[in-house]
Amino acid sequence: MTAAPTPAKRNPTRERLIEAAFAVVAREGLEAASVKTIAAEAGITPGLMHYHFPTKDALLEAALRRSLEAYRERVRSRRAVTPPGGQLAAFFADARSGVEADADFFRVRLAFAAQALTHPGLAAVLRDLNAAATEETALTFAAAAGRSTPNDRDQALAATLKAAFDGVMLAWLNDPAFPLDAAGAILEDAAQRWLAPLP
Amino acid sequence: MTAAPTPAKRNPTRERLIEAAFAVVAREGLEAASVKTIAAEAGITPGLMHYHFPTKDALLEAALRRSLEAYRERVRSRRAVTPPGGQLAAFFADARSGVEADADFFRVRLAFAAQALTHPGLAAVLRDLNAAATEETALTFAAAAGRSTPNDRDQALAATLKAAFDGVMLAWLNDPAFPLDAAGAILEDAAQRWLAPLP
Amino acid sequence: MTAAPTPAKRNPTRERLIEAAFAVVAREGLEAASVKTIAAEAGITPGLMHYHFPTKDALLEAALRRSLEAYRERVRSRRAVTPPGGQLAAFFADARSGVEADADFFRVRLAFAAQALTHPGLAAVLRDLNAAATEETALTFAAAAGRSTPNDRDQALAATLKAAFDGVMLAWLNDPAFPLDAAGAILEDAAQRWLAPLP
Amino acid sequence: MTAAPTPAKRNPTRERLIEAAFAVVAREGLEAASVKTIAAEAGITPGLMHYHFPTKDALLEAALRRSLEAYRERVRSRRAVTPPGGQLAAFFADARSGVEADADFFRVRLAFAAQALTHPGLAAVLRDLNAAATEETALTFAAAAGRSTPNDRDQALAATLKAAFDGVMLAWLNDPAFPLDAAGAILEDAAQRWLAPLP
DNA sequence: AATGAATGAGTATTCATTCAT
DNA sequence: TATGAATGAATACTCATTCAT
Repeated sequence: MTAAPTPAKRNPTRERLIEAAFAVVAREGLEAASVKTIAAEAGITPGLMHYHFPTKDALLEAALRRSLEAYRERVRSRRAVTPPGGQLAAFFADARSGVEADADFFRVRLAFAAQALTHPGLAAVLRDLNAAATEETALTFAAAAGRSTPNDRDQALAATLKAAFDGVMLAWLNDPAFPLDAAGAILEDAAQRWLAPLP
Repeated sequence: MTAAPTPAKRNPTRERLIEAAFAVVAREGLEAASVKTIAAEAGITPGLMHYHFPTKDALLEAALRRSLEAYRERVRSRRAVTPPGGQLAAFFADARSGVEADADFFRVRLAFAAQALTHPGLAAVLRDLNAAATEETALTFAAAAGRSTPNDRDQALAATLKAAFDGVMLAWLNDPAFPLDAAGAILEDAAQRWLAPLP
Repeated sequence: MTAAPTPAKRNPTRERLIEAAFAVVAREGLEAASVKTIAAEAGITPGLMHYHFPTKDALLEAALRRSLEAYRERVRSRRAVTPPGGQLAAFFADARSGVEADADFFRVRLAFAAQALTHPGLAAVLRDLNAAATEETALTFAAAAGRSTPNDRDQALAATLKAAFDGVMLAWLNDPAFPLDAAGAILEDAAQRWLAPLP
Repeated sequence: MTAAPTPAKRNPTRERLIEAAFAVVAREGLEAASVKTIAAEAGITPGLMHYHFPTKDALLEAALRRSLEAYRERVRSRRAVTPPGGQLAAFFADARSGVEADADFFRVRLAFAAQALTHPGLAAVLRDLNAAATEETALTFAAAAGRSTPNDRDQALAATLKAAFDGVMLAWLNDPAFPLDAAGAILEDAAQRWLAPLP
C-alpha cells in the first residue's frame, strides 16, 4: 500500500515555479519578477510557466498564498507547543525572532501589499489571509487571558499588534538601526495592559 | 526690492511634474507611473521630462522627498500650535485623523517602501526622511513628558509608534474594516505607560 | 461476411478532428483555429493531433477537402432527383436556399480562399475541387439545354455562375441587407439568356 | 503664398506604414502581416508603428480604408470621362481590365473580407466602403439607362454585379485558367437585360 | 492511441531614453 | 523650453511541434 504522494512530488515543476517566484520577489522585488527571471530561477523555459499557470499574476498569487499559509502554520504550531501562561511572552519572543528569521517572508508581503493597493484581486487574497492570521493570533491572546474563545478585545488587540509588527518590520527592513528591542517591549506592555486593564 | 520667487513660480513645469508624479503614484501605483502617464498628468510631453530630470527615477525620488517634507512640515506646525499637556492626545488625534485625511500620502509611501527594498538610493532617501520625521515626533513626546530634549526612551517610543502607525495604515488601506479606533486606543495606552512607567 | 466499416467508424478520432477543425473555422475563423482550440473542440489533447496528422496544415486541408466533397455531393444528389426541364430553376432555387442553409460551408471556404492566395498547396486543393464542382454544375446546365454533355458555353456559364454566387455569398455574409432575391433573379436571367440566345 | 502640404508630405512615416501594410498583405497575406514585417517593409522600427497607430489592427484598417477609397476614386474618375451612352460598356471594359490591373487591391480585399467574418469592427468598415462603391456603380448604371438618379433596380443591379465581379476575381485569382472573357460577356448581358427588360 | 510536459520561436505592445528641430 | 519622431530592449503571452511514458 503506497502512501499518497505529496503535492510537491506530484507536480514538481509547479512547485519549483512557486518557490522560484517567492525567491525572486524576496531577493529582487516584484518589479524584477518577470516571467523570464522566474523561469530561469526555476530552471525552466518561460513558455512552460504558462502551461502550469494561466498568467504570471496567477503564479505570483499562488506564491503569496503559499507563503502566508506557511506563516500561519508556523504561528499555529508554536501555539500548540507553548504551555499556558507563557503564551504572550512566547508570542513576542516569537515575533521578534521571526523578525530576523523571516525577513524574506516580510519582504515578499510588503511587495504584495504595495501592489495590492491597485490590484483588487491581490487585495482580496491579502485580506483573506490576513484575517486568518489575525484569528490565529487572537486565539493566542485569548488563551493568555484564560479564555477559550477570543472576545472583541482579543480580536482588536490581535489585529492591532499584527499591523504594528508589520509596520515595525517595514521600518526595520528599511533601516537596520531601528530599535527592535524597545519596540518589542513597548508593544508587549501595550498588550498586557489591554488584556488586563487596571481596576 | 523684489522678493525671491517661490520654487513653484521659479520653475513651474518642474513643480507640475513632481505633483503629477505624486498624483499618479497615489492613484494608480508605482507600476503604472510611466513617463508617458506622468507627463500626460502634468500636461506636457514625455521627452520634456528628461530636460527637467535626468531619469525617471530622479523624478520619482524628488516626488517622494517632497511628499515626506510636506508630511514633516504638517507634524511640526501641529506641535507649534498645541498647548503643552495636550501634546500626546493631540498626536494621537492627529495621527488618527491623518489616517483618513492623508491616505494618498501613505499610499505613495507604501509604494516607495516596497520599491526601496531593492533600490539602495531610494532606501537612503526614505531612511533620512523617516529619521527626520521620527525626530520630530520624539520632540512631541519629550514635550509631553516635560523634557525639552528627547531622551533615548522618547526616541524609541517615537520610532516604534511611527512604525506601528504605518503598519496600521497598511492594514487599514487593505481592509477598511480594520478596527482603527481600538488600534489608536491601544497604542495611546502604550505611549502613556512608556512615558510614565508605574512606580 | 462483415460489411466494410465506414471511414468514420474505422478512425473515429481522425473524423472528430476533421469535424472539429471545420466547426472552429466556421465559427471563429482560421486565425483562431489553433491546434489547442481544435483539439478542445474534438475533446482530445493537442499532442494527439500530431499522431493523426503530420501538421496542423494537413488537418486543415483535410477539413477543406471534406467540406468541398460534401458540397459536391449535395449538388449531385439534387441533380439526380430533379426532373428534366426544371434543372435550371432547381439550380437557382437550390443555390439561393443554400445561401442561407450552407453559411458555415461558405464561411469556411472564404477563409481558405483568402489563405490560398499565399499557400500554393491549399490553392491546388481549392482549384481541383472547384473544378469538380463546376463540372457538376455544367452538367446541370447541359441537361437544362437538352444536351447530354456540356459544351464550352455550358462550362463557361457554370464557372461564371459559381463564381458569381460565391461573390454574392461574400457580400451577403458581410452585409445581411444585401438584395439576395434581386441577385438571384438577375443571375437566372443571365443564365437563361446565355443558354438560349435570341435568334 | 505656400500651398498646404499634402498629407503624405505632412506625415511621411505614417503614409509609408499604410503603404507597407498594403504591400505586405497583398504580397504575403494577412497572416504574414506582422508588425515586424510591416515595419521592415516601411524601413522603420516595430516600436515606431505604435507611435503612429495605437494598434496593428488600426494600421490594417487604415490600409484597407485607403485602398477602398482609392478604388472608389478610380471608378468615379472613369465615370466622369466616359461619354454618355458608352457607360455600360465602359464599366465592363473597366472592370475586366481592372481584374488584371488591380489584382493587389482585390487580393487585399479578399484577405480582409475573410477576416471580417469574425471581426465586427472590420466588417463595419467593409460594409461602409462597399456601400459607397456600390452607390458609385449604381450611378453608372442609372446614367447608362438615361436616369439622373438610380432607382431600386439600378441599386440592386449594382450590388449584384459588384458582388459577382468580386466572386469572379476570387475564382480567377485562385485559377488563372478561369474564363474571364466569357464571364464578362455573361454579366454584361445580364446587366443590359435587367436595365432594359424586353417588352 | 493517448497524455502531459516541455521547448523555442514568434506575437503585439510598452517603455525609458535620445535627439533634431 | 518644448515638441514629435525614433530606437532598441523588454514585457507577457501563444503557438506548432516533440517526446517520454
